Amino acid sequence: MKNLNIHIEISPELYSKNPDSSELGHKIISNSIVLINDIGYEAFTFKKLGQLIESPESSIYRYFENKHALLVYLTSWYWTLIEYRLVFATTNVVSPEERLKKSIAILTQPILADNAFSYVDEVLLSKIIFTESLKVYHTKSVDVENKKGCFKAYKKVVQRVSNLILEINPKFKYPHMLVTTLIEGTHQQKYFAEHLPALTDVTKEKAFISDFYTTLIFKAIK
Amino acid sequence: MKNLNIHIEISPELYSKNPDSSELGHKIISNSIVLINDIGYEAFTFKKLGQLIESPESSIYRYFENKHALLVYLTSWYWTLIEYRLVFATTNVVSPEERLKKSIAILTQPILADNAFSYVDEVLLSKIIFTESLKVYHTKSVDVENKKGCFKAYKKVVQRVSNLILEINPKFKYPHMLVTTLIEGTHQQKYFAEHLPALTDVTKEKAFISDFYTTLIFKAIK
DNA sequence: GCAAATATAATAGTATTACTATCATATATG
DNA sequence: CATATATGATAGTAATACTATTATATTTGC
Repeated sequence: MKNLNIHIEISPELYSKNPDSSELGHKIISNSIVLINDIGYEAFTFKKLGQLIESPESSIYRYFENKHALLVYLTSWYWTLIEYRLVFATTNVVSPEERLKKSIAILTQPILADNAFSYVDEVLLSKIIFTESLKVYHTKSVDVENKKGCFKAYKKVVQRVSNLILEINPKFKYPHMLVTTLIEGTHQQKYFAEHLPALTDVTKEKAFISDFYTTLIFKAIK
Repeated sequence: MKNLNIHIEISPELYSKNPDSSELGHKIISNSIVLINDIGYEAFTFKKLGQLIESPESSIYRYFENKHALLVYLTSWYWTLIEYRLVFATTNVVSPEERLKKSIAILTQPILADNAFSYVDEVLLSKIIFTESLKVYHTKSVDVENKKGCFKAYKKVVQRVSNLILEINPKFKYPHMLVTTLIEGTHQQKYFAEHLPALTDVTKEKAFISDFYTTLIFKAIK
């Protein structure tokens, strides 16, 4: 995976003007990732981003209708990347249990090293997804956006891991629920560990969330 | 529980002026529940609430600093109610497995009938919690609010069910994670079933979320 | 029964957000 | 070199999330 420099393409419904088609577009994407990480999605505005990249906010609006559309774009980018990682980590692995284990690892651990060939900082992007991704589909406009295909990349990842589960136990009835419980639960628990430790079981070892969900899933599909 | 008409008291840190101390306060609480259900938390404003109850928004600000403080109050009210329900459902039940089962049922099913003795519509409130509760602690101010005790009621519920799990299996390492995975997962899956069915496993039976998590938890603690 | 305290109403005002619109200028393309 | 396209500079608007002020009720304490 590293240094492979894959190119991620995002479907045209997710932007007004393709940010991957100009330098300003690249600046918008890379700096928005930095800024959202810095001040959080709520405080993030196109005005502040414009000041950071020294362009008027009106220019940013040419690429994205609003900051929510930008977050949807970033999320889609992330899940497309995760799918590449899943494919890469599981090809040529014979045992489906082993493939599931590796997939769970990818879904439960934030990205730690950037491939450094793209204008997208994958480490920072992964952090954003862990803390902000809930806000992508918790809006009044979910249904409209869902029809537009905004969540396709996420759905594909869920489907892929669900298929893996069914390969191990074809009779298991709730593969999708199990996978989304894993993904969303991981994000949630990481947040709790940082802010509301009484709601989780924090230990010194960092991998405890990953461990918890790996065990949970294998017990569930048995 | 029904017709018991318990009185729920909320700690003074959660409001500027106690809404349970005046008629206007009661109107603010009951109508905010209706309005948030109608238009969603994002679109909800004190101005609109003021128009609904025919009072100026400045009067509402005397009770709550902002709409987030109001949501925190409502959430705290809900979890205090849930704790009463948990206690009520499990007293005099000898088997800890049976008590856990009943507790899971309470946590995974929305409230269906109001006790009708309070100015709080519990059915509507339960709906709000299922769809909006994430927004209560996903803010920049979590840490401050956590110190103020805004999430005490939720934590108490989690602790109570965690203790039940430890009663069944004292060696289980992640009781809190399991309980919050259950609670938050339930809310999430219900949302997915309504808006993003590809992320869940929808069937005709309504109880499938409750079934899924009940089985999951008992398998996990074995 | 009346003064004092308190609660609410009525109104106005401010900074920020989330945009939209217009026009000028720079750059690329054919 | 003319034209198209992208960006910059600037202005403006409606809504949101408040704060402040003053007036008018209502309660309460004596």
